[in-house]
Amino acid sequence: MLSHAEENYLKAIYHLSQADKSDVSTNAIAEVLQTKPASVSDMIKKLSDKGFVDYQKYKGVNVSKKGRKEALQIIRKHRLWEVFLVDKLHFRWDEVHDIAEQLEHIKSPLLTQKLDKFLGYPRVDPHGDPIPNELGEIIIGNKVPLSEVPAKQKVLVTGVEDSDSEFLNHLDKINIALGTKVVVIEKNTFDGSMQIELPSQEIIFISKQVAENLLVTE
Amino acid sequence: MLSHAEENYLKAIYHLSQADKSDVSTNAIAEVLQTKPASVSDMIKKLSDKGFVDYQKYKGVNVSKKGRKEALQIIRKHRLWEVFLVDKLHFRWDEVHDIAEQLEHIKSPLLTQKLDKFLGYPRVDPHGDPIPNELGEIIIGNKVPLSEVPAKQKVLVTGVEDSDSEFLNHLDKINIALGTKVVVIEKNTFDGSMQIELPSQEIIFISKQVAENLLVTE
DNA sequence: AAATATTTTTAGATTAATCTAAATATGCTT
DNA sequence: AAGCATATTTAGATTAATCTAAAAATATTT
Repeated sequence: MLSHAEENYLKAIYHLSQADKSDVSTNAIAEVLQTKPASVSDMIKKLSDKGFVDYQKYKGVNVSKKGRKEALQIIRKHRLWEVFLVDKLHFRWDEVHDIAEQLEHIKSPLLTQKLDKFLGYPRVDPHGDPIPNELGEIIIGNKVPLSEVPAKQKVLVTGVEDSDSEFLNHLDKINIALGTKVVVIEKNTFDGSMQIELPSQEIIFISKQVAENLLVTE
Repeated sequence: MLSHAEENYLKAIYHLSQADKSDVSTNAIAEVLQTKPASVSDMIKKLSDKGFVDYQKYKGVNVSKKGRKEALQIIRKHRLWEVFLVDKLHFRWDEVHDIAEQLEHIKSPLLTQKLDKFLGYPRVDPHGDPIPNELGEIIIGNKVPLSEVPAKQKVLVTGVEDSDSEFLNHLDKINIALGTKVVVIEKNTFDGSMQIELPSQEIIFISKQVAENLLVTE
């Protein structure tokens, strides 16, 4: 069984490897965990001995198959608890991270399972990030045009229908990129335009044309 | 801020002092925490230095005013989480202790407050034990005859109306004493008799006469 | 009250997680 | 490719929580 510290390192390594799409450096881990590179070296060695990460001295580290599964369980718990905090206890979505950091370490598979059920098997957390399933799989939902998304829903921008540069420039100008999470605030049926909220909290208007060309997930 | 280990010691000392109504011995603490007396001595010294317990070598230990307040906050969280696990996640009351032992260490006063509200400000946990309030006070509910308690409610036997020995003998025979927690299963309106469940899970019948003479709390 | 038994504390060691400082490896620059 | 800068690892120390074994205090028994 992993200690809290080991779990935190594993999660950090997983997240960094997702972001960089490559092996993770000691300094990067030290940075996100607010600790010293020397401590990171020690811990990596331990996680490597236990088979949770693949590691060669000076060459960086990454999660092993076993480590990824473990990391995704922790992330699953983190995101389920975030849903609980926001949906049931009415925290704001920007208040829940630190509490979920604590709750994610609670060890009881049955608890996780029952919590998932209680919450209605949510597929994304309040930040729009997907919740891995019990097997550690992240099911990426189908891409649909933003224009088909009902009001109040939070979605992740995952593609464009029509990728000509004029459209991409426009997205850039209004601060939307792949990976941006937006919330549909209002749909205007008469002209197909929408109001959406950006991660910056800013609410912007977008035309029917834009809404039909933006593909979003969940 | 107290570590998990310190919190567990403090809680154990509080519980033992409640049970014995006297100073708590090193061995007794070691027993309940499944640890060695030497470790207990070390920890007591630390808690004493921090002002959470009153301690004199070889003379036993007890929680200080500050320590009691802290212990009651931990107990409050433990019991609130037990209510959550049973009422919302549908755990059985005998399954929740180990999970609540983990959850009780989550640090966020706001979380505790919102959880309390979400659960409808329960006054007892699923075992019938009272939940301390935010100030660390245990409000003991009024004593009412068992006959007035609605079905499904779990109550604590805290007194008798009529204390003649024949009645007390009868209670003894049916395994009810002060401090016994019972659940009202069914009330029979036509003769005022009831079915109640004992901590042993056994369900027994009691007459109107018994139900009117048994005082219970919450 | 002296001897014995029990409880408690102390002394010294161990493990996990961290640190600082020093050594070593890698990478970048010219 | 040699030298310099940066990144990483190692060595040795520290703190928290635990342990075993021994010493000291308290309690019990005869």
